[in-house]
Amino acid sequence: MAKTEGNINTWLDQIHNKYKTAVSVDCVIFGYDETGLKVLLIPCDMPPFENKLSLLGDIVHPNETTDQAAHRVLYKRTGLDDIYMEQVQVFSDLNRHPLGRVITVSYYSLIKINGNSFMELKDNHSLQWKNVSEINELAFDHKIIMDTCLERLRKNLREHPIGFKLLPPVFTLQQLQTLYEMVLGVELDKRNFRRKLSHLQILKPTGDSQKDVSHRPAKLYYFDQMEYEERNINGFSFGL
Amino acid sequence: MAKTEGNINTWLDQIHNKYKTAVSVDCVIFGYDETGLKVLLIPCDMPPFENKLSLLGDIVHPNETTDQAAHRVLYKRTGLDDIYMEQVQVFSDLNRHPLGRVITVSYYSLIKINGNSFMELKDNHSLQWKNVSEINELAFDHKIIMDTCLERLRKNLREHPIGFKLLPPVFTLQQLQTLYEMVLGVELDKRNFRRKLSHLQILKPTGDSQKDVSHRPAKLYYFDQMEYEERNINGFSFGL
DNA sequence: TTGACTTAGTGTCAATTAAAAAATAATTTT
DNA sequence: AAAATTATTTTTTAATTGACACTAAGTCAA
Repeated sequence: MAKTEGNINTWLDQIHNKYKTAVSVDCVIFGYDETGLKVLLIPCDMPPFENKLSLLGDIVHPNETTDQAAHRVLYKRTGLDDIYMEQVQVFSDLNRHPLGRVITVSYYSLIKINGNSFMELKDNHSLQWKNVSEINELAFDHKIIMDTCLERLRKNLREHPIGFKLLPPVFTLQQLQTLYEMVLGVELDKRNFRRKLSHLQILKPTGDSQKDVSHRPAKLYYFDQMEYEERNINGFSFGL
Repeated sequence: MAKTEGNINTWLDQIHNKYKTAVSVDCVIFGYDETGLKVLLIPCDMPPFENKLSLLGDIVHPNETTDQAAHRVLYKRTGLDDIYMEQVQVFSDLNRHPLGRVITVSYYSLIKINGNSFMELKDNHSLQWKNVSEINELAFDHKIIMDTCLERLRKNLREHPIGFKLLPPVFTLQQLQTLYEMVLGVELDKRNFRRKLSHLQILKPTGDSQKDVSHRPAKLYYFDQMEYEERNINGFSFGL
């Protein structure tokens, strides 16, 4: 890919020698269950953060984009691909990494905790889900990265139909509302929430209902991605 | 800043040698006048882009963050600091740079074309403002970078009071409306535009009016940043 | 099987906000 | 002083949002 004339390679070598910089990705992997929003973390083994947890990340390889690196990290740890992922922000403070200059690109992704068996399948004994509200500190600047990604997630949740990516393929309206309330930290009016959703026309009933609940079962819905894209909706708002 | 134990430096050296990657910043510097939205460009002297224009950018130095690098680039070229700037996105395609692996962090910034004499002050004979609508191709992947930044600018223009940063400190309501119409590519109703703005209460009249116009002079306003922040408005919307 | 319990699901009205549209006032030029 | 140009204000109407309470459906246990 690079021109291989001597003086040009020299220029690039000069850059590399003079501006020694490593580039990494860090993934804020959000999951959700009825107890709240969670992030997938791993114990850090690098001094001085031996007792801290850290986000999942890695150095960006020479033959991949940062997006590919982020997907690689996610796949290696969870066995999941085809996952929603969004680049958020670069963090490049000079002292953010104890070993030297490491510039990191942060991503967040949304995965369904229930219905995925990756916790068993992969070499993941050290991975753990931690409730967002219980995370007070992390290794490196990962707490700041997580908070930044959480803010971005909240903003996107208000404007785009991504909440479904944290739920099973089929869900009840109550589950969806609870997700919004938990992630955004607000209370929503049940009737207004349903009116807004039915007006958007992006949810389709499956025809089935909940089973094995000791009360009136709720109808099940799924998100119709195709119809959403056809109708060319440029985002929406859940109005706080 | 880095721990200086031998084996640790070895690790970092390995990274540097194995994953040789340069990091740069590219700035999409937006300016505005009555003919439309413009971007500040410079001729590219690197093969195979000798006849193309490119964005302003540079390698990130070892002793600065990417934000600082972007501000440095802007200051060096225009003599301006204290400029609104926003990080947008990382571009890391493998073939984006002909000399090898260069990952770039893109920024956009908003400056006032009129009332700044930087074009005279600095070594800027080769810099040129180019109308956004007339830019069909640029060196490297800079066209894609510009388009991405333009989309981000438009989104922010709808949600935050940043339009003023493209206008002189004092301006008429008509000027402001025209700016919105030109940047967003929409027509706005004059009466509704004014009502919306007056309801936001972020513009203050200077008491003065236009001079040297051959018709009724319009009143001049300025944006009251202090009051905006005090009133703690979390963005607004110009509703398309 | 009936009654108590639990969660699902539904509609109206008031208030606010957004949209559309027309007339008047200020200033310069002729 | 009359005409032309542009600035500014107000009213009416439609759409959206927010507040609010009861009935329906199904389970479980007596």
